[in-house]
Amino acid sequence: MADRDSKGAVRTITDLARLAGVSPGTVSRALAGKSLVNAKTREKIEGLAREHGFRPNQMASGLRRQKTGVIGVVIPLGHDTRQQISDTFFMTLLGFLADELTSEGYDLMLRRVVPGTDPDWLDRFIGSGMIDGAIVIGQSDQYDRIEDVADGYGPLVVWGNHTEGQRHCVVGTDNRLGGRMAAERLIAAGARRIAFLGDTTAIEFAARFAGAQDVAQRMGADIIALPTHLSPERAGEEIAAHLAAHAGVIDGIFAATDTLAALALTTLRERGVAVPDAIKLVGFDDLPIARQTVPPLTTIRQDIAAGARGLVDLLLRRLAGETTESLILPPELIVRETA
Amino acid sequence: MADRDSKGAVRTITDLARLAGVSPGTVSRALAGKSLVNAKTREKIEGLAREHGFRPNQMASGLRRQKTGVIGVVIPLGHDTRQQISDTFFMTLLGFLADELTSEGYDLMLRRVVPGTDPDWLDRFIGSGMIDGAIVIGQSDQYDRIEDVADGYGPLVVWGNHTEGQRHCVVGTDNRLGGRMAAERLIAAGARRIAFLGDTTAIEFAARFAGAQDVAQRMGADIIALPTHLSPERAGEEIAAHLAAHAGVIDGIFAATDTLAALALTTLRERGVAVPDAIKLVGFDDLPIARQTVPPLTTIRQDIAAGARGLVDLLLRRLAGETTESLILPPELIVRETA
DNA sequence: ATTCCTGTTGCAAACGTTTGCAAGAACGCT
DNA sequence: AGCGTTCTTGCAAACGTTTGCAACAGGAAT
Repeated sequence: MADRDSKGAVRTITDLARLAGVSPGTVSRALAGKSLVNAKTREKIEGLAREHGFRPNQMASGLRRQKTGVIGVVIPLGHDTRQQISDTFFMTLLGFLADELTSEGYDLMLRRVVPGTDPDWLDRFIGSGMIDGAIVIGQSDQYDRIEDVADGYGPLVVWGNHTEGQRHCVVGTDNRLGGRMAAERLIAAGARRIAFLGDTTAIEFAARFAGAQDVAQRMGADIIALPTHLSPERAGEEIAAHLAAHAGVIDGIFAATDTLAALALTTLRERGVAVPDAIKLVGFDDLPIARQTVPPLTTIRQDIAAGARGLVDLLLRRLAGETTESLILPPELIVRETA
Repeated sequence: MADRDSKGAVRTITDLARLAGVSPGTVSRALAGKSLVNAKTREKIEGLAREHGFRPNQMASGLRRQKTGVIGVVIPLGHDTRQQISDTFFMTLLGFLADELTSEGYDLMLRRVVPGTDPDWLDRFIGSGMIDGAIVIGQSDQYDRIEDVADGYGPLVVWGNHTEGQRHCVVGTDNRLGGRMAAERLIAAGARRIAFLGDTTAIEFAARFAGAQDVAQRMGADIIALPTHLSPERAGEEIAAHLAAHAGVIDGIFAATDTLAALALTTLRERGVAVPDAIKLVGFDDLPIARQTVPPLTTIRQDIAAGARGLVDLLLRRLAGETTESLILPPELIVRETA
């Protein structure tokens, strides 16, 4: 139907106007569904448009209207360059974001940046003129830079951790509370010497650790942080080394992520350590994998779908000129069999 | 540094030109690194640009140059509307694609479409003028439509299955061969009555099943297809039902996906069926989860990173005007402990 | 001094839409 | 017939870049 072959391909609104015997302006109005165009002309134009498979050029439209209908989504790869972008959690969030944005009529432009090599990443993206607003997935170690930019640019929402008095609008789980819940569970299950697996230079993880510390201190338990990268390749070895080094002394593990928890679980099995009998284990996220490990993971659930909805909702409101508060989602303890 | 505050914000190339005391054209040439501009003028312009945090508007540039620097990535959600976009395999592929495209200087525009409700999805995306080329992730049940479009549009590459005489350029694993390898392994391990778990209306899965059939027939084993959706929620029940219905008669399972295999594994455990003693199991993909199940999955590996590289490489060549052949990647049998 | 380069610059016309403004048409009213 | 409405439409100026063409300057060669 869309005649790619016939002599005069209809590429522009002007072509279509000539065909319909009207002016480009009228075609534009007809296609945009404005009320100021006669019903019959509109029908004719729409018919021709359909017949020739015509689609208005979004670049031109964007330029003229000074809005693009595109939302930028950035994943800053702060510490763990290689991993993050295929991290299950972020990817799932991205999937939900795509759904939400699509159903609001926006397109999604995905950009992966390495802040180390490009300190200007956020300004560059925002200033490109290609996007109406931006969502940053994960603060990584770029908290300060985001703060800087947020002052001068409205339509920006960030997934991550909320800190007292911060200026950028964030959506995220209450990580500190989540950390508390994890530690409480571990201690209730009998653990007294707890290890935290994760990279505490990432602000979200630091908050989870801090929460666990709160509780440990209050309940008279020990807790130490064992720095662990996120990417399975590196994490595997690191966890093995940690567990070997602390064999026998640890009786509880709080993993910053279900992925790490699952890794710890297999490592423990290899070492012949019984979970939860010898060591209790709690993860974080409640990814699908949490249900599939043996035994299934006790974990702290983040509501990813709600997070995506919140991000998009807040961004749209900011796009409309509102000023919005951050949105902190409650974590939820999911008790399965590892603690 | 980027003076958002000072009276005259520098938003356009014309602003910058006025500041530098030259014409907009010269600024454009300077910033584009063309050779026809005097070294001193260039320096001055670049300095001012940096100082004011100026970035040329990509919409305008795109409109004028008739190219956008953006590659569209579409995921058609054919059968299993809800799932696919958070499917681990696709998401991982997407991650690698983002990496590859970024390092080639392209941006990535992600679009999720439901072909059922929008039969025009591919034309619409391509015709939008927003993208220089498109990558389709997964043929889903849209094979014919893709074929139609591919005739008239060059810069299009698809991830999926290759069929004899097809007209669109595809990158993908040799699914049929993968299916053969899986069946061979199952039969070598002693299985004779094999069940295939997956949705054979999806062309990739159909090919995997066909490969397995080839081998089963040749080696005198039985194989039946048990239709199973991809999304864990639905698949869980379906698998449970399948296994209950065929209890005792099946001694081998070929799962179309590691996710399904993992699900089958937990279901089998719940039913008290020993793997691999009573039932052999082979998955497909070699996702991270394959390593983490108990026992770890024997599976057919797809090289996702190579796939992404291939997709981008071919697309770039087509963008440059070459005509390219499809790229079929070899699957690899990874023997672990389930078969 | 004239001519012919070469290297830099400015001018202005695109790219394909959208939209304020004004003009025209059609109609009803007095 | 004249006037005022209400709908439709066309005109042309934007939006911010890029780029072919022409112009100009400063030398070098004659």
